[in-house]
Amino acid sequence: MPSNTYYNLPTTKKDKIFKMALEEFTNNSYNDASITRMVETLKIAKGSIYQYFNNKKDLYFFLIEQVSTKKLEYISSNVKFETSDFIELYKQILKIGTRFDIEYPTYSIFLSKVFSGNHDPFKNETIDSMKLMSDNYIKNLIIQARDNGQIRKDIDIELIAFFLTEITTNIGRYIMKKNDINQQKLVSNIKNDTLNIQIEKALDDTLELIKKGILA
Amino acid sequence: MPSNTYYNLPTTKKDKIFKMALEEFTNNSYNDASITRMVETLKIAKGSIYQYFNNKKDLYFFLIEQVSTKKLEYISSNVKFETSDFIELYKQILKIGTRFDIEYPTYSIFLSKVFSGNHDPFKNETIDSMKLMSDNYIKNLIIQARDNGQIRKDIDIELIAFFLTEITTNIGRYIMKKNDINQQKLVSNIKNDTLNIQIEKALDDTLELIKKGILA
DNA sequence: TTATCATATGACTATACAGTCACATTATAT
DNA sequence: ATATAATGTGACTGTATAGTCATATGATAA
Repeated sequence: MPSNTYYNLPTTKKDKIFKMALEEFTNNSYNDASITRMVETLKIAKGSIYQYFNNKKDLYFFLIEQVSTKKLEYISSNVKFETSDFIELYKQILKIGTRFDIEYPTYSIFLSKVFSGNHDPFKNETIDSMKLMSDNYIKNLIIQARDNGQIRKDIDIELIAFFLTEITTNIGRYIMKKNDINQQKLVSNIKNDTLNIQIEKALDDTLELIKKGILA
Repeated sequence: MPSNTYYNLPTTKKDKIFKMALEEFTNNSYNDASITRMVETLKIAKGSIYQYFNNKKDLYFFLIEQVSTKKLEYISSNVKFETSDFIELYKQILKIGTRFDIEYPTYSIFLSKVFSGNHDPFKNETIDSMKLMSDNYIKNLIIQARDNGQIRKDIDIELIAFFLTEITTNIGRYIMKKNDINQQKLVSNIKNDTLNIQIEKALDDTLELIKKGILA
């Protein structure tokens, strides 16, 4: 947990430190991420960081908690659970999630690295339980939809869940790459609808593939 | 490139070093992988490693080259290009690739880390061109299949390629996890057909989803 | 003004790493 | 047996890191 000293910091300084830390841990594995490099870039003393956070791990877990919360809030504040049509509901979640990925690419990349757990020295129960919760959430939606006769019953539910999440986890970054979207472009186009339409179309097509497959 | 000294080593020693190095670079990012730790475990002098390889990067690239070659050979030596049915051909490739992933999980995980390029300090042209080749190969298969009327024409070919590769890249490890397959089990079951049948079924179901989607 | 608390600092410690090199050991050839 | 070449060795160098701590600076309150 960060100290009060950190929370009492002027917002600009707090944000600068947060942003820098997130960048450092996004571009490097936990061990490669360097506090020393951070403080050099930020032009603050090394001791300061250790007044804000107990240690490197504390800072890292703070980032995870903040970024996860941000994404969850973003999604839950936008989803409207009005439909009982699974596909429509899933489309909503997918669109909002993808919009988040595109609006906050650093957050999205950071999270995917944390969850992939590739070069993470911590077996973190928080992360594991979040992963489990998210998996179960999707699985329950699918079970309901199957019971309602919306989804085929001849294929293992877990395989369908894998199939869905595999696609939807990475579609955001695929769209960004494909349409050559970067943060500059985003800022200047955020109110330009052409970009939004392209994204919308890619997501609709993706769902069409998920629904009906690739056969002619 | 490794030195002649390395190639002249007795096979057992050579293999031990190779295996250890692969493990080290699979379990750690490039920078976290430690030559010092390797030689301590291997109980050889640090200087020896530097008689076999120019430096850490040299060793790393050697691993990439060896492991990629192994997978390519494994696949190309097993695929029979007899069918003009895209789905059948793709199923073949998928099954062989998955079999490789399951038989050589370390190789598979190593490769996926290299290709994801997450915490890799090198922008390696070899890797990039391999990725491009592989992408183009799949894309060409899809284009042919679409021209033959086997695949729907209303959806962007690149999205279909993304859709296919996204699933097939990770299905191997999903199956392993789901069926709780580890290397011990594999060795004892490699001639036991029950495991093979489970794997076969999961792959068939995956292809069924790819072909026709999830709708009832 | 003075005393007290909060915050900032950067030199310093301990540790780990890649890579080097002068020397030791072993194998091969004469 | 002797000379030559190939291989093995580990102490050492330079560099980077996380984390510490005595001290300095700033703010606040009496």
